[in-house]
Amino acid sequence: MSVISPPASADAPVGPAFSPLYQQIKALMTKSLQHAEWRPGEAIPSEMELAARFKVSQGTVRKAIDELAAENLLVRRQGKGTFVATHAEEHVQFRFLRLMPDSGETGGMTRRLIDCRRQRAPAEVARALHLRASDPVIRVRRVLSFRGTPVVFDDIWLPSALFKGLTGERLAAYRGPLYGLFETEFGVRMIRAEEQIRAVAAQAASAELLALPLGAPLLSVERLSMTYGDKPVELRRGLYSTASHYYRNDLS
Amino acid sequence: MSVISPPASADAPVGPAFSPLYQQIKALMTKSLQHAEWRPGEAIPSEMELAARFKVSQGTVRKAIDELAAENLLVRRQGKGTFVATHAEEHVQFRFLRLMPDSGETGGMTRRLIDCRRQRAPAEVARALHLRASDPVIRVRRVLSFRGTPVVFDDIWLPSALFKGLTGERLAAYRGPLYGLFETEFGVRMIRAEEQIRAVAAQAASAELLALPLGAPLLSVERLSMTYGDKPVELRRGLYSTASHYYRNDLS
DNA sequence: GAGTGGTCTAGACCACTGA
DNA sequence: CAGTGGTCTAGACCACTCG
Repeated sequence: MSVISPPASADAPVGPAFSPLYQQIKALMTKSLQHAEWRPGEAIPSEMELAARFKVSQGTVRKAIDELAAENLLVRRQGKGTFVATHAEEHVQFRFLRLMPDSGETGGMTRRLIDCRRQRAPAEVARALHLRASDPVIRVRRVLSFRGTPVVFDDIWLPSALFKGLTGERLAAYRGPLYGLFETEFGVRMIRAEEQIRAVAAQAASAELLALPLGAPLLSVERLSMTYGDKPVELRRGLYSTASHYYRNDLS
Repeated sequence: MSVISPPASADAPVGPAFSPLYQQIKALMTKSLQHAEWRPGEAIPSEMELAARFKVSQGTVRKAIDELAAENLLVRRQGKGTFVATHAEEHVQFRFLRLMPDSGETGGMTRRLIDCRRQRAPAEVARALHLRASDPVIRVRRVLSFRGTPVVFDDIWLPSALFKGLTGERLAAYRGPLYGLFETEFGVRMIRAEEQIRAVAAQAASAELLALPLGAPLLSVERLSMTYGDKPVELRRGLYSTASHYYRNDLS
């Protein structure tokens, strides 16, 4: 493969208009992921095969895979192959939910579904999810408990168009991380997310669900999750009780 | 250079005992950084020079530099060279202080020093900083304001041994990020940090300093900062008012 | 042992910077 | 223009996994 030349447009000769080969390979591979040619959990072709397919050296394919692995889209396993990352296995609760118990003891998180209903998107939700105002959305509310004491109250908004057939029954029945269900049942894979964190006082509803006094300080975590192409596909507002847990963040 | 063989110890033959060449180069380069052979802001030797020094190919040096750059210890600039990262320049307020105004308008952060005193480390502080209980520490308190309204109340603990001669006057006089001063005046460079975030209610002192009512919800951000070798060198407890700001975090 | 990813080399050429 | 980092190649060999 040779580097694609910049478009021979006559009157717009500007722009960077140079992208290294491995970036082009990376883009092609991203498409294969996006179009589900390679599915979560499966192995992608070996580096040699890909090099042959793209008519490129192994080193160039490697560099493309390196970046995709750094973005958590692929996982390399020496001696076995390169695999499409999946939320279905990774019992790593702490990639997206960064709440840690003070005690350090992990595990023991249980879920309780409050409700799951269809409604029209409020203006703010529509804007965040790039929908038209009052487009149909699914709203899920639930409580996460750690060893019996409620810790998180989640209020989740999903575009109905992407999650057709999602019901409270299916949510209640599913074991494992929510993003695993989205991935296996609806083909929607969460790639990255942005969170905005604030401190707020518990209102009547949240205080009751979290078994806290009115006005107790809570962490408000607003998360916008994106799939391929930075397309927003979930808006979530979590209220975290930090009486015996903390939100952990590593700066580097 | 050849790969260092595992130690020929007779009775302890175990362990992974294999580290690729570029990792060994990386370790050597880290020492050069740590021992200030290469100083913040300066250029390190070119890849070719380093390859010659270490008797290794350019590609191997590159891979070592790649990792150091990914860890924000080095900064590559095509056509110019590779430079030691520095806090003194980077007016990137948002690598460590991840507070964003709702309005999106950046800049305009002003500092007010409350006090700077020497005292003995409380047990909790000593533990976090790997000091002996009641070792001498410097305690700095300050308020950050955005366009006139106070937003952050910081309570900072530093080991006296590392920051000899740090006074309120020098703090008040210094322009630029605190970590820039630590780096240029004391040779202590912050590499990474861990934060524990909680929601708390404003107490008398913090309420007054942040001009908020008693009991107002605040973000409590406890940060432990590390220098080379993951050695903790700063413990900081910040109280953030999130009335018109939010703590931003990217998950990926 | 065959197949995978991981390391290392040597050399060519390209893109960018600054004198 | 010379010097820097950035890309790409072709080939050799190593470490790991699994049948």
